[in-house]
Amino acid sequence: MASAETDKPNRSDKQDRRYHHGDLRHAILTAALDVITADGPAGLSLRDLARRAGVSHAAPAHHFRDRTGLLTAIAAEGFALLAAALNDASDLKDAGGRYVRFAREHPAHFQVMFAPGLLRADDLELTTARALATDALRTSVSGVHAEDFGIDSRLAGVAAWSLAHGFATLLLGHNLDGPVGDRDPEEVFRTLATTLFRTP
Amino acid sequence: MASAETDKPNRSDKQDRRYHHGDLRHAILTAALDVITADGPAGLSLRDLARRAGVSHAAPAHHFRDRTGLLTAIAAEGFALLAAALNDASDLKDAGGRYVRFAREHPAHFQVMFAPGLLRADDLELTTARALATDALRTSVSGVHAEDFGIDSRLAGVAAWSLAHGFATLLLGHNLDGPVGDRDPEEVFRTLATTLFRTP
DNA sequence: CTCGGAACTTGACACTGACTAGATTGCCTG
DNA sequence: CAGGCAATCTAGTCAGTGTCAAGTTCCGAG
Repeated sequence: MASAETDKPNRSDKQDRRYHHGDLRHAILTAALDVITADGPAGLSLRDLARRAGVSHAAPAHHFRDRTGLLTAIAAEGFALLAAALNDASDLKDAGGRYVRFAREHPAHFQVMFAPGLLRADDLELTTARALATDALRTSVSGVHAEDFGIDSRLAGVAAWSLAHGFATLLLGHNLDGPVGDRDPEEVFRTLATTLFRTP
Repeated sequence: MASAETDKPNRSDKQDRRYHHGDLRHAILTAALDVITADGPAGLSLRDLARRAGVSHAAPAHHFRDRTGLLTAIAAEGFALLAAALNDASDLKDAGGRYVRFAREHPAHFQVMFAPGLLRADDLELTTARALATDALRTSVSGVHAEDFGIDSRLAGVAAWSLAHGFATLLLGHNLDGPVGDRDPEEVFRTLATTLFRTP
């Protein structure tokens, strides 16, 4: 009850609720990631995030226009993180391993990044971040000598991306719990990639 | 104004609105598939589906308990369709091709099937249908001589499933529009699968 | 014929996203 | 050291949604 020092007594039902949260944008982003990791993007509610941050229900809208805006920001951040993770990959299977690791370390980002229906497709920050990540992917693939496989290099890239993306997606959906068991998923993936992408 | 023959005048604001729709469950399912195909599962509203069927807002709940129930039913139907599509696949790359074709022909089902956060995981109909599809997948993979690749057959199955699933997912998300161009995606996939899964 | 249960309606409640106007704050300029 | 201004946050409102409980209509078995 006895509030020690009501520096500004606008409302102290939460311990130190100042008018300006300080870093609301960041607080909401991380809270959103928690919720998405637990319940998926469907369970996300701006009002709930506001409550968690101890802030009024309309406050989030000032940082992210809408729900779609919030998810778009998360996706953009995800693509930036992915690009960074892929940046200095040594070779193809290393890049794939990093892709899988990224999905495991940032499951919320990963889900949102590939849920186009939830995003504002024409958002500038999003499209540039995505382009950056795509570039990183492309350079990772450029090391593979596609002619060894009898297909052009773009198709080799599609194959590699499909393999990594499918593995990561199925993994996050707990569809590989049986086969992978308690081995390190990233290691399992490297084995697969090495086997499939060895030169004939 | 002059309603021709008010066979049962409960309400004739729609031409022939009878009290019993006749096949509401089916009508709602197909309408839901349309909506999901267009806007994704996020854009799905039970009330909207009810309106489309010309039925009161709470009617859908009688056939599918809730929104989750509806999506679960769609997922179960999807796994059954997938199992049927995979049933008489001749070999591995044929199965993969069928997997990709299934995703293209039933995009709504495919999306919902792999969105665990939206489904009732313990639903009986769903789990049995999924088991059926998993079996069909497993038998498709059993033809590959895994020892040729130096990995055990379960891992070969994981590799094949990952490749097909990743390709299908990226395709539906329009992430492969560039590389695939206007070629038949299914054919492109068969090329990839043949290349990666050839015996050394 | 009737009567029981299935199919659907009606009404209500709590919750959500979105929008608006206004209050508060802290910083930056002069 | 003011004082103003823009960013930040509050408060109130509206339409739309899922879900529940209680009615109404209809069909078909007995």
